[in-house]
Amino acid sequence: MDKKDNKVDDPLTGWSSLGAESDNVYFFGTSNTDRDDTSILSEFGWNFQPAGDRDGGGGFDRIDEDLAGNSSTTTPSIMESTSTASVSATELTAGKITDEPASSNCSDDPPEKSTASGGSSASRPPSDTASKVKKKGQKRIRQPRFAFMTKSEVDHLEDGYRWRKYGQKAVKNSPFPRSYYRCTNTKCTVKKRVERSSEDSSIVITTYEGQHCHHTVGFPRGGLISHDQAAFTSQLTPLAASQFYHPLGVQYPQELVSMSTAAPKSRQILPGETGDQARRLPETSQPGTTQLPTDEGLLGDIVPPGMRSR
DNA sequence: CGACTTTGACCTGCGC
DNA sequence: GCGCAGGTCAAAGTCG
Repeated sequence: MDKKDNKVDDPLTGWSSLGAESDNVYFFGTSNTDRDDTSILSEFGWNFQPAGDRDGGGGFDRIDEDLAGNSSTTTPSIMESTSTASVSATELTAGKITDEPASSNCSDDPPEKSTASGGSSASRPPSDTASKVKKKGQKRIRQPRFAFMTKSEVDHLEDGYRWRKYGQKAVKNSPFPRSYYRCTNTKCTVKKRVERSSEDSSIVITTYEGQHCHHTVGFPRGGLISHDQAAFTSQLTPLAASQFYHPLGVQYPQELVSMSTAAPKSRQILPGETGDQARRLPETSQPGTTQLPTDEGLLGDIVPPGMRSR
């Protein structure tokens, strides 16, 4: 179906398409010279500042170099993957972030409860139906979203937060299903989608919607974070930093392929796939498995600024 | 028993 | 209006 493949940028959702046919792909550049990266990241409450803006040097470039050097054996593959993945165009546009305030999602009245598009109304209380009618005509308000691609063998990556899977759907034109997760914090409405690239199964596309209004839960399994550590990582380039965590508080030691304020919108359905049944594909879900084959001892103490406490 | 995953069903949005 | 695809719900099942 090409209905949404050509969708470029939803003015309401701020959602850009990463469809293979779309050139309007807004990924964070992997170059630390791309100043717009910081603009976008700052929109999510993340501050990547050039070395010169920070006291002490340390800097942006140097850290980047160091990290690049540490992962020199894998970095080249990252770039190759970037070019071969669906992200052929890596234009960076700060303005592609949704207009919705990137404020806390914490609320006693989570938006998705009243504006949820899905669900079987037949099995819902009348009040829910009533609210749905009330909401009719209103566009669904989307939370700020942030997508990035990571090279990883595991689908669900450890990010310090606890997630509850609430759905899974087969993705059009992709052999891999898309999983939907919601933060287990009752007042946190952050969601994330996890799927694998149909073009490169080693690439995991993770999309976050909203921002956490709470701290990580025992991340990294009880670890604390110091301001120095946060400051350190906050100086990393998007690429380098992403090897630890992403702007919304996600830790990703895996190789980051690219980051974006958008995520795949739709894809071609596979031959023989129709309806909900076809959209569901068997997946090797890993219940409760969010562990990463990485050195958590090193990465574990890093938490994004503003999300640390404990 | 609580937390979490699985999965069928259903709703909404969008393009035609 | 129709059909498709994305997204979500919630009952049932699983696990520790």
